Amino acid sequence: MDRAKRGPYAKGKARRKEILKAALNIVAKEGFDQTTLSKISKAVGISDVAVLHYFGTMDDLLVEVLKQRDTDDMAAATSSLPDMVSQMIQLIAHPEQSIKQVMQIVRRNSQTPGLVELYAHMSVRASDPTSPAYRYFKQRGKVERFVVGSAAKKVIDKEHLDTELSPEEMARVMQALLDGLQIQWLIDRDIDMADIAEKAIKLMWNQPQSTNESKDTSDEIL
Amino acid sequence: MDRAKRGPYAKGKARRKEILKAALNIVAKEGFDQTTLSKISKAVGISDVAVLHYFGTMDDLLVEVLKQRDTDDMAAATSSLPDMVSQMIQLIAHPEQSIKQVMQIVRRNSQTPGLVELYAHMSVRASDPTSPAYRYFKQRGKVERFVVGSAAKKVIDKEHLDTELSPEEMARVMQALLDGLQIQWLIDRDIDMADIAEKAIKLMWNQPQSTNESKDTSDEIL
DNA sequence: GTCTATACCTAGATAGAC
DNA sequence: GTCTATCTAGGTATAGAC
Repeated sequence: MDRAKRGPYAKGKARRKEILKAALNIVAKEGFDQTTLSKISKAVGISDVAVLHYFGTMDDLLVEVLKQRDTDDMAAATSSLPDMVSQMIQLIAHPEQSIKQVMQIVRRNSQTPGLVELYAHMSVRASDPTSPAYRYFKQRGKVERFVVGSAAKKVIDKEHLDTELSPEEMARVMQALLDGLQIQWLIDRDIDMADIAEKAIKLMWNQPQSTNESKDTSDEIL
Repeated sequence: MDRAKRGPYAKGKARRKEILKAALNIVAKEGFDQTTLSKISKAVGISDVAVLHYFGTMDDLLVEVLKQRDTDDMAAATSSLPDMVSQMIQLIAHPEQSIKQVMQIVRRNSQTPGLVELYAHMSVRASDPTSPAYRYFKQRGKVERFVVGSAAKKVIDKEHLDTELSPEEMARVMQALLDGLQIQWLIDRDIDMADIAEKAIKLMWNQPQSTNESKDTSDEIL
């Protein structure tokens, strides 16, 4: 039975990376609308078909670009920590830091509007359950709700937060807020997404408690 | 000088309405992805070019569909009030009602996922300042922030809300929340957008005040 | 060195806006 | 009908496991 799969050759692996990099650069520099398969192919110096050989469809390629950005974001936000798992443990243990890191990522992302455009377009394409975007956002949403939800749970307990929102729902609210503000920012580049988001979270999480007459400011989340 | 603009003939006006209705129906019944210019043309029994004669481009037509939905939503939400201006005055005077009405619209919209898909797609296309979607969302955003912002201002004053968010920013937060939840709902039809949104708003607006020891429940916004 | 999965191509089908 | 975009059909050349 020598018909076993051989896997990509070294050359192929390098090409894949090269294509991904080219695609990310084009999206970042020229924006979503200006990004076409042919442009990417030409940037790499191969045919459209060759690109599709590696990624299947254009949308699959674009989703891989998003995954690449996630990796880059993570790396930039938590450069000190060695691996994904340690990062998650860290985030769950210190909710206030996880929020700060998310804000840092938001600020970082506003340096590359093209990639935010890509994210926005794909998030909407994800409404088609047969799309690669659907699989990506379904998975990404689960992970995000787990991480942010854990942080939210900590805050709810610690601050005795008076809310009917479950931690999972709280995480949904956070994500909705950020995604919605990103769309507004793409239309109105003047607004400061991270600033508005921070103030909104503060309003939700740093509630003055009716039971406490005075409050230690070091308790504040942000 | 008989070259003055004559405006559309009665027949043309009727056609325009017919096209709009057909487009809205197809989007509503078949979803955004399944909506093509040809399908709309065929439904009306005319050519693609004839449709474009009335609307210029496909995107212009789709924006008109969104405007139509806004009109329908408004009519359904405030059927008792005669005109748009009275409605706005009413909304600004009674912020708690304006929130309830928005929630009612959200619930109503979840009956037609296709139109929510259209809204989501167009809101992302609006990142291109040359698109018809850009003009629509820019304008819509302004109106919405004026109305919701006025309601927010009332709440901030009445509840002595301790926030750094301006009424306008508060309105942005509301819109972001709703838009973001809509995207999540398109991916996960199981979630109850309106319910989560209501709870989040409650958390922001019905803060127990540290200065008031007891609180009259009739003061609650929701 | 043989063999076959992998890399990449040319041509053209298809579909949608206009 | 024309243009632009993605994607399929079906091929040749080559890398690299054995």
